[in-house]
Amino acid sequence: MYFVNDKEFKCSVGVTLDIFNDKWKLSIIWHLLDNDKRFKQLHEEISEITQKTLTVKLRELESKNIIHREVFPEVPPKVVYSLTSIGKKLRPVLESMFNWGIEYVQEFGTINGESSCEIGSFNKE
Amino acid sequence: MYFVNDKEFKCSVGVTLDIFNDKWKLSIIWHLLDNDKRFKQLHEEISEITQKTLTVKLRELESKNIIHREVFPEVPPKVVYSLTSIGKKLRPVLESMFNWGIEYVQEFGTINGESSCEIGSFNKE
DNA sequence: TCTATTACTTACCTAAAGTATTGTAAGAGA
DNA sequence: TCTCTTACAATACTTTAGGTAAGTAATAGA
Repeated sequence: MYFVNDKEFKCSVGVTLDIFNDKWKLSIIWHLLDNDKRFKQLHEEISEITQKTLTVKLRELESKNIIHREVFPEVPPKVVYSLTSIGKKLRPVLESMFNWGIEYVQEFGTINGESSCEIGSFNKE
Repeated sequence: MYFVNDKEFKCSVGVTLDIFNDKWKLSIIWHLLDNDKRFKQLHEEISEITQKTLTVKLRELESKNIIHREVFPEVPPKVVYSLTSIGKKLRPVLESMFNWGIEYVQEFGTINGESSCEIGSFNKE
């Protein structure tokens, strides 16, 4: 039996699924894998997310120790988000999702030209 | 660029995240990894999900060719759900989530006795 | 003075998910 | 004959996650 913040889990996969039980958190992690990013960069790269939801989700990830938030006291404001050490360990999760996506498209979708992304290659730890 | 059912994706990870963008689908996959299951079994094992939501999510997964639904014309009724070949290929995704969960608990949670689950060992393909 | 910049906050609204209850077929047992 | 069972489907209602749109602070530059 596992306990995380008063919640009880029979299985470690439940711990992970409970954290990433929403629409956006894993996308945010994916975009932080290759580089630390400012709020605006993340918002541009994950263009479909709204500002409000991005703010909420970043705070949730911070409170769960998965990302780190650094504020630079400048004007205009500058806030940089980065993965913590446990956050960086999510790389295999995203990598396997990346690979599965390719297989799924090969069977049920179509590919048109080059894909404009790759598995981030920095911060490998 | 990838296309799946009229949707456009820059990256294969987006394809995966778009399918599993809710609270329950990956849990269902997890419980189907070791064995095919009947509706009632799934409902008992994923006890927090409601009947209605389980029905809806199973239909969504079926329509995306990730699970297969087989109806046996018996009384009382019997319906068995199983992973398709692309569904079975989600194993590495769940395995990496399983492993990450253990690491997360080691850092930010507590472990009490034995965990009552393990990575399913059947149907490996 | 006016506009641009960044990282938010606030108020309101909509859609997805959850709760609760009822209905169905068809055989088994009382 | 009547009730119980399984595996759902269907309906109505409530809750919550996420979306829309506007506002704010503080400074730099035109």
